[in-house]
Formats: sequence, structure tokens, C-alpha cells
Amino acid sequence: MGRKKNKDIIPHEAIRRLSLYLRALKWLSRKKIKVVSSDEITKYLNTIPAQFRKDLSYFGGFGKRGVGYNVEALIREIEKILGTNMVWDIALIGAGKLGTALLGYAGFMEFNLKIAIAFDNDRSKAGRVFGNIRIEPISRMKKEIREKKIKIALLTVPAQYAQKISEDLVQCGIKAILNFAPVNLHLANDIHVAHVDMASELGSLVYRLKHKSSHK
Amino acid sequence: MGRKKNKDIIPHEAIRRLSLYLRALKWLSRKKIKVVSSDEITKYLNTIPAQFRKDLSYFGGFGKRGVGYNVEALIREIEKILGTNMVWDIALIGAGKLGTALLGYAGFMEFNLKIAIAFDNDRSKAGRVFGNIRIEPISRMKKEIREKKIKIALLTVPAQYAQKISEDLVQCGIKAILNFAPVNLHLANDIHVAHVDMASELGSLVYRLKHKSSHK
DNA sequence: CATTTCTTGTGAAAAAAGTAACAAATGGGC
DNA sequence: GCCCATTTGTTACTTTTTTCACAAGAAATG
Ligand SMILES: NC(=O)c1ccc[n+]([C@@H]2O[C@H](COP(=O)([O-])OP(=O)(O)OC[C@H]3O[C@@H](n4cnc5c(N)ncnc54)[C@H](O)[C@@H]3O)[C@@H](O)[C@H]2O)c1
Ligand SMILES: NC(=O)c1ccc[n+]([C@@H]2O[C@H](COP(=O)([O-])OP(=O)(O)OC[C@H]3O[C@@H](n4cnc5c(N)ncnc54)[C@H](O)[C@@H]3O)[C@@H](O)[C@H]2O)c1
Repeated sequence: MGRKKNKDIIPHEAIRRLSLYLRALKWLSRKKIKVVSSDEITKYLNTIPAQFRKDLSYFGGFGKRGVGYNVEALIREIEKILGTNMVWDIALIGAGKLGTALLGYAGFMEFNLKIAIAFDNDRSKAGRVFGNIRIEPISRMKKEIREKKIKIALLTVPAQYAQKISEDLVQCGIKAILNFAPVNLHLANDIHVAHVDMASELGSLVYRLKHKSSHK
Repeated sequence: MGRKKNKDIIPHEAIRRLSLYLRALKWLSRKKIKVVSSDEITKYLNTIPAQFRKDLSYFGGFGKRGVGYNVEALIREIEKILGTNMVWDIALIGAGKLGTALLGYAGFMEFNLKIAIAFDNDRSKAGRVFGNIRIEPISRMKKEIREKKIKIALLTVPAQYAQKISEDLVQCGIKAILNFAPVNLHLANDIHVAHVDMASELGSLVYRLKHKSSHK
């Protein structure tokens, strides 16, 4: 029951939604709820029951007909699918305003992601501590990331340095980058890049606002 | 030349891409480039020429065949489409680690968006200044937002307060919210909500990393 | 154990988004 | 003014994603 099936290609958006399902499930778990139906859980999510079920069905059958989904079991299954059933160490580059805010953010642990090390090229910042992380001088970046075998980086440096630093990161073994700088990174295409772009997000909001179409 | 046409429905993603086009065009403008073809500009973007042209074609014909697009003129056109051809005042609620980082962020002005006022319920924060903005006590929020006719808010309060505060915001006239708290807001559906969710973004990155599929 | 009530998992249909291809402009050279 | 090299705008096509609808499985009831 519940073997992985690869006959269908998995929608990119379905993966992103898995994270949201996981968060909702953990919330239900904290509320001591043992079982949930696709109908109930999607009340808290921005989607419909059919999509929840379909998304899960790409990976197997995790529910019980007539009953619903076991919350704890589904949490474990989704963590296994996402790969967040183990702790991943992350590096942060650029301990400025945004970078230090992220260093103090507990929310990454929700997905078993832990900022393990942070770098900045401002010598006066080296040695300072934010949220248990001591800032290291940028000169040690390549060595440390390579040694610690870190694969994921948060990039919070000014836009003009982002491309160069991301190339350095790739050189020392980084495979995935969450980029906060407002530039497109051009990297080998086995490097996974996601872009958090608040300003352009606001841009679309203004459009929707102006055109008064109802949201979603 | 270039009349708006509404016969087609406009893909949601096309709007988001407009913001990216705008940013690229402004960069070209700073480099004193006067004219650009869809081929050239998409070298800097994560897309192909056909999509650039198609996206623009939803709103009109802004280029010149055999030549390309006038950079300055296209900037003005896109700003007009997005509605960022005028300054929009924004309110920020929750001047904590992330909120104060945003207060010091210059990147919103790229889209003519200006954080005009900020609120926090921690009395000890009221009066402190970040990036030219003085933090106001939360008790003045409704009055000030209503008086200043602010329509857009950045929500950076802890997750458990986000729903309640967003309802207050709607009450005093806010129409669009950029939500940073890891919860889904349930609001009337003429209220536009966008969600910046770094943790879940990282979740999908881990999946892609584990499954080694080439990015994009 | 037959019946009823739920709720999943999944093909099939529908909708949406993205890509390709090309006719129609444009401008420059000669 | 005519040809040639460009590059747009748009229609037609392809792929991807979402939604629907329902058969099949599971428990509860009497
Ligand atoms: N502040 C925000 O809220 C915000 C919001 C969205 C996006 N961003 C983006 O995030 C990035 C950082 O923004 P910020 O506001 O934190 O800026 P910041 O200037 O406060 O921080 C940048 C940090 O990067 C460091 N740095 C500069 N060059 C470096 C290098 N070569 N190697 C290592 N470290 C280097 C600086 O010393 C500084 O500490 C920018 O690209 C910005 O556009 C910021
Ligand atoms: N820090 C980050 O980098 C980060 C990253 C992603 C998401 N977030 C999310 O952003 C939100 C804020 O995170 P943070 O790290 O800045 O937390 P924080 O605790 O540093 O800041 C929260 C601020 O909100 C204020 N606040 C609390 N209740 C309030 C209320 N009812 N009205 C007005 N203000 C109120 C607090 O006084 C505090 O200043 C959280 O929901 C968090 O999950 C933060």
C-alpha cells in the first residue's frame, strides 16, 4: 500500500504545496488531532480537497477511505518525500539587516533546516553573534562550507555581489541557493535556485489592487 | 498604436513577470541602453523571447518590428500597467527582527512603494526610528491607516496574531497584504493577499536537491 | 452480513500556461 | 525605391496543471 509511482510527472507547484500541507499537519498535531480528511485540512489551506489528494497521490496512497489521513503518519511521509526527515545544515552569506533577521528566525527548524554558519566580508562583523550563530569572515567561506559539506545557502548580500558569490558557493559544493538579492543568478543548471523577491511580489499586489479582481 | 486588448485572460504569472521585466529594464536604463530586443533582455531573465513578447501583448504592442523596445518608453508603459507610476504608501505592522530589516530596505522604491508608517505593540519600541520611519504604538494603527488612506500593508507579526491583525487592517481600509507570517490568512476575497514563505521555499529546494532534477 | 455513510485515489475532462512558427512591419544599404 | 536582415505581435499548437466525478475501500449500525 502506497508505493511510489513515477508514471506521472510531478507538478512543480505540488512540491511547494507539500510544504504547506506539512505545516498544516504539524499544527493539527500540536492540537492533538489524530486524523484529518482532505475536506477538513483544506479549510486551513488555500486549496480544494481534490488537489490535496491528487498531490499526495503522486507519491502514494497515504489515507484510508471512509476515514481520512493519520496526521502523525502523514507528517512522516511528507517529510520523507521532501527530504526534511533529517536535519540539513545551511550557510548564510551576508549578515546585514536581512541576514541577521534570518539568523534569528526559528521557523526554518519547522522543516529541519538549521543555519549552521554565517559569513560576512565586513571585518567588524566577524565574531558577532546572532541567534547562536557567530559571523565568520568571508575568507573562510570556501574552506568551511567544503569541510562541513553544506549543500544549501541563503544569499543575503547586496545585488551587485550576488552573482560572484553564488559562483564561489557552487565551487565549494553548494547545490541549492535561496536568493534574496534582486538579481537573476546565472549558474549551471544542476544548481537549484529559488528567489525570494518581496519587491516584485508587492508589484503584482499593486496590479491586483488597481484592477480589483477578487483574490484567488 | 498599442491599444489594450482584453479578449484573452491574463495569466497570473505574467503579472509577476512584468515586475521582473521592469527591474531588468531599469537596469538597462541605468546602463544608458536605449533600445532592447526581446532576445537581448531575456538573456538577463529566466525566460524566453516568446514569453516576453506574449506577456506584453496582453496589454498592447509596445515594440517596433525590426528594432525592439524603447527602454524608457517600455518602463513607463509597464509602470502604468502595474500601477506603480505613482508612489504608494505602505504600512508595516510588527517592527521585530524582520520588520526592522524591511524598514531599512531601499528596494521597494524600485516599484514606487514607500513604507510610510510602522506599528508595534511593544511599548518600548514606540518612538524608535529605523530607516527614517518612527515606530508608532499599535493603538494608533486603525486611526492612522484610515486617515492616511493606506491600502497596502506588510505584515510581520508573530504567526498567532496575524489573522486577528489582518482583520483589523481590513476594517480600516487595507486592500492588499504582503504576509510574512507562516499562516494562511482568511479574509474577504476582495482583499488581495500574497505570502512570502521562506521556510516552505526552502522545503521545495531540499526536495529538488534530493531528487537532483536539473533546475527549471 | 447487508446496508448506509464516508472519504479516498484516480482516470478523464477542462482550463491554463507556455512554446513555436510565421506573416507583417521596420529600417538600412545600395 | 527595392531588397535584405531584423524583430515584433499573434495565431496555432503543445504541455502542464487543475478540477471533476465516481468506483472502490473502510467503518459503523442494526
Ligand atoms: N533588508 C531587507 O529587508 C531586504 C528585503 C528584500 C531583499 N533584500 C536584499 O537582501 C540583500 C541584503 O540586504 P540588506 O538590507 O540586509 O543589506 P545590508 O547592506 O544590510 O547587508 C548586506 C551584508 O552583506 C555584506 N556583504 C557585502 N558584500 C559582501 C561580500 N562580497 N561577501 C560577504 N558579505 C558581503 C555586508 O557587509 C552586509 O553585512 C540585498 O540584496 C537586498 O536587496 C533585503
Ligand atoms: N525573522 C525572520 O527572518 C523571519 C523570516 C520569515 C518569516 N518571519 C515571520 O515574520 C514574523 C515576524 O518575525 P520576527 O522574527 O521579526 O519576530 P519578532 O518577534 O522579532 O518580531 C515580531 C514583532 O511583532 C510585534 N508584535 C507582536 N504582537 C503584535 C501585535 N499584536 N501587534 C503589533 N505588533 C505585534 C512584536 O512586538 C515584535 O516587535 C513572524 O510571523 C515570523 O514567522 C520572520
